[in-house]
Amino acid sequence: MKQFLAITKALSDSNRVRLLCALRNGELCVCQLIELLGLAPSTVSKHLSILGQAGLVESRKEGRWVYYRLPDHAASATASRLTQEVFRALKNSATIDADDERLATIRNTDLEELCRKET
Amino acid sequence: MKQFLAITKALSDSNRVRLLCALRNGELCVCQLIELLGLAPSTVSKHLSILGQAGLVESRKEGRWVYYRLPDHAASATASRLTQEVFRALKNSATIDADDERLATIRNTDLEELCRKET
DNA sequence: ATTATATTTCGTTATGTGGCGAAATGACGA
DNA sequence: TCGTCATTTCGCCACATAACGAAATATAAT
Repeated sequence: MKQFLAITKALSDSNRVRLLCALRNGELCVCQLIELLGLAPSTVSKHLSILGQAGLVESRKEGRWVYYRLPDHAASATASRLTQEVFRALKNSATIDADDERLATIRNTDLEELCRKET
Repeated sequence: MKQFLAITKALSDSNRVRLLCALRNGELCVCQLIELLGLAPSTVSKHLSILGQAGLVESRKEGRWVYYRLPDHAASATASRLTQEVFRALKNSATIDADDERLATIRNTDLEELCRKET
């Protein structure tokens, strides 16, 4: 029950849902996710931490950057099933569509350049 | 997105999840749900209202009593799918098992008697 | 070594939410 | 009609949570 609530609580915030959806087409660097949401780095980091606690995302560190992704082989079957339901439910979401558009640009921008822009 | 969040928010509280699970074996009167959770009537009513807003439960009035149930023909496909995931995820939950035990008794108790006991 | 940079952690603040009791609502029974 | 009872609505309080900026951490570059 506790673990299940960690997942539903993680999914009950629009910014976290947007983060999850953003990752459905492959891993992204934190600075790319910051750019997407337009929130303070500390805020985005907290959201990612909550998603991680729930087992909805994983991360790997590469140099200065940290990349987040959906778990490869579902550590939690419940998490992975609910994640799929999120994607299905938001298939026609204007918010997610708009994010996908912006992500196309963000994915094509050099990380060095993207991070500099934030400052 | 807004409707989706209404559902995940509704599912992010343990008492509401317990209510939802309690209804998976058939409709129940509010006073039976109050007895199950052991919370104030106003609190339980609020929880049921939140579940209702999310489309996770429906209600019907019969005399003095109000009965809640899972929606018959899923008004919201997302709601009904997520509800099934809740049941699946909590198949081995100690909390829900205990509730089921208590519900067996509660369902066998006369409503008049049950309501009187609360006072 | 020192500086710069990406991310996280911490402390603070404003808002949201769960809980209760009291009052309002609506339906039954005398 | 009047009172009783089940449920809901309202107002309040305690606590959780999302947001930020500042400080801490860790890595790369000079």
